[in-house]
Amino acid sequence: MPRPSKKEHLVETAVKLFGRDGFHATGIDKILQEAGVARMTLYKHFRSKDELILAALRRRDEQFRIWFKSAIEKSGGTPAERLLASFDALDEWFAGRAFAGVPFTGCAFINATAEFSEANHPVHQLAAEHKRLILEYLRLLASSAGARDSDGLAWAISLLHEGAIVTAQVSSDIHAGQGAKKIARTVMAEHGIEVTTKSLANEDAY
Amino acid sequence: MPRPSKKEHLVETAVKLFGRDGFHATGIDKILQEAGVARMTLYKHFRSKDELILAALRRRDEQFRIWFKSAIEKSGGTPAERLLASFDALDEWFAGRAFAGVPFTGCAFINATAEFSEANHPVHQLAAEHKRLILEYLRLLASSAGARDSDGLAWAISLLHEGAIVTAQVSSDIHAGQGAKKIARTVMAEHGIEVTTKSLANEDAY
DNA sequence: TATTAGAGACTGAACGGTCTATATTAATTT
DNA sequence: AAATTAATATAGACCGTTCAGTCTCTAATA
Repeated sequence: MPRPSKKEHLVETAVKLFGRDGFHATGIDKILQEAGVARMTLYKHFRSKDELILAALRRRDEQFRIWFKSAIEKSGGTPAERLLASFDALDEWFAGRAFAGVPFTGCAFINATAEFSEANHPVHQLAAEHKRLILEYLRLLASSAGARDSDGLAWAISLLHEGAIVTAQVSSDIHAGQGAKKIARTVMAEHGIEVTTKSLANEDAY
Repeated sequence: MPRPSKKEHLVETAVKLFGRDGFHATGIDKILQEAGVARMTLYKHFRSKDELILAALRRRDEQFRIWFKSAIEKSGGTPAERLLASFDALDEWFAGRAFAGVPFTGCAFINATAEFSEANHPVHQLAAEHKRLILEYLRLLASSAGARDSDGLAWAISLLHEGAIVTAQVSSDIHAGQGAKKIARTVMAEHGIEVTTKSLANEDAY
């Protein structure tokens, strides 16, 4: 059991290659070669390619949610401002500044459902769970921001996220997050949350 | 050259299988078998699998845009109402009622960019073009609806579409369109377009 | 009779997955 | 502490299958 765990490195490499080239187009051999790991090492840790895919997506879920939350929280504003800051985080991601040296290739979980369309496939379900976890976080922010209908607001913000991600991906629009942010501001106002552009206001939202 | 063109049937079958199982996961053999067509017939009409993919996506683009526009226009309202009706059309699609007997498996073009992430790959570019064409149509509606910033409104509606599509796909949310529609109403109001729920109003938008 | 279209065998490469032989490590025994 | 044994991780050859794509031979049409 070497210190820089081979298993970990394998999963990390899988995340990168699956993200870049897709799941079906990425062969076991390519991952093995890129990771500098032997075949049996993979099958010692994973039953099949599908299980490696699942492991890679679990790793990605963890990695992404940690980054996303920290990117939002380092903005340091009120919960309402953080909801808006989430769109700035997206643009950082789109520009390739979120995950060191790894260009933006869309959301791994949206991409996963594209390749595994059956809703009860484990991969598809994992993707749905990832989105659910993010929605939960947004719900917390919306609630803290004092939204009347925090479920509805969180759902709306989430939908705007998805829209921005897909627009950035398909149409190479690096600034889709800023466009979505403007819409988010309008939606938040509708939910009784006004955020002035340069604000220290809304302190009563706490 | 038989009357029910083999080439046409091949492309139609490809659209179906690529849509259901993805591009890389769908082998030539499966398409051939499903279409009841011989190998050489395919390579008589297409240089490679990639060209069949492109042909299938072109067919899908045509098919989808025709359906989408007609679904919107048969709602028969004002341009502003049609912008909103687009979300009802999406929900019809999500529920599997748009394309006879073919269950919803997400947008073929979003799915395509998931498998072909390189922005200058012909498949990716075709997907971008498809989105551009839909955006153009929305721009026309937004303009007819009397939007102050028709470009901005069309872009926002498009982003809401993408968000609804992805939410329906990943989270099996058949009613994502209705949620997006509510947001659209708010955004339209912000653009100076009010549409009452049961309206024959806004006739001056013409 | 000339031309074209179709069926199926065939190709080399790549697929996911297995097997075995060899290092490497850890534990046990002197 | 050293030597030996036991256990495990690794490398790379190997398996049958499937991949995209080609070739040839036959059947149908003009």
